[in-house]
Amino acid sequence: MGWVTELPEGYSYDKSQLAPRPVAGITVLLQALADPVRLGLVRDLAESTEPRPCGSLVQSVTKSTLSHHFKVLREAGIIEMRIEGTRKLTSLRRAELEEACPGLLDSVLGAPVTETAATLG
Amino acid sequence: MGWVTELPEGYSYDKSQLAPRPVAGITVLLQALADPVRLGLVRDLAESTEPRPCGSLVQSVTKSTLSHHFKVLREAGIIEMRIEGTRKLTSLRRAELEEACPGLLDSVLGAPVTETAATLG
DNA sequence: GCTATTGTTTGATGGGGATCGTACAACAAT
DNA sequence: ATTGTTGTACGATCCCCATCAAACAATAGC
Repeated sequence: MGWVTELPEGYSYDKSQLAPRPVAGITVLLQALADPVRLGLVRDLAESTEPRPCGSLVQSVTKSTLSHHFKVLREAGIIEMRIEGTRKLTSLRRAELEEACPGLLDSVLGAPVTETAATLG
Repeated sequence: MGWVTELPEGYSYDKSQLAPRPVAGITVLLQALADPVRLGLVRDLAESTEPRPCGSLVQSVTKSTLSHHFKVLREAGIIEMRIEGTRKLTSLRRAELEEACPGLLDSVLGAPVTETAATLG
C-alpha cells in the first residue's frame, strides 16, 4: 500500500464522511433541500426502496458536481452511504428526518415538481 | 403631488408588490425559508394572530436589508401586506401555503429553533 | 503489475444573494 | 410647506455556492 505514505499534498479521502451525521438544524435542512438538483436526488431516492449508486441518479450535471451535492446532503444528515465494492450505495434517512423535523420530508415530496435543474439554471 | 411627474431616473415604488402573488414552487419556497432572518420573520408572524408592521419584527439587521427579505417572502407568496397609513401590515398566508404545499409551514414552524441570525450569519 | 469503474478532492470561475449606506416615496400631522 | 415616520429602491461590496475540468483514491478484475 505505498499510496498511503506518498500522498501528493494532503490529498486523501475523508473517510469520516461514511459515518452518518446527526440531522442538521432546520435552516441547514432547508438550505440543503432548496436546490433543484439536490431536491431531484432526494425525490429519486424516495421513489426507490433500495439504496442506489450515485451514478444511477440525475445526469444533468458533472460527476464532481454530483459528488458535491451528495456531500451537502450527507452533512445535513439527509442521506447516508455505504460502500459496496467500488460503488457507494445511497439511501434516504427517512426515520431520522421524521424525528428531527416531522412532516418536512413528506410535505416536500408531496409538492408538485415545479422547478427542475433546467428551469432554475 | 408634483413628485409623481418628476422622478429622478426611473425611480418609483413598485405598487404591484401589494397584490398578493401566487405561492411559488417548492424550490423557491424552500429558498425563501432557508435563511435565518426570513425564518425568524415567519416565526414571529406565525405567533401573532394580528398582522404586524415591518418595523416591529427582528432588529438584527438594517431597514433596507429587512425590506429586501420582505420582498423575497412576498414574491414567494409566503406573506402579504396591506397599507395602513404610513405603515404596511404584514401577515402570513397560511391558507394559501397549506394548499400549495400541505404540511410544510407546520413542519418548519414545529422544528426547534437551532440556528438564528447570530448563529449563521 | 495494468486497466476499468466509481466516486472524491482540488482549484478556478461565474453568478447570485445578503448586507449596508444613502437617497427617495408615501403618508400623517402640525 | 415642513417635519417626522415608515418602508422601498439603488449602488457597492463581500461572501457563499453551483459548476466544471483535471487529477487522484479506492476497489475489482484481468
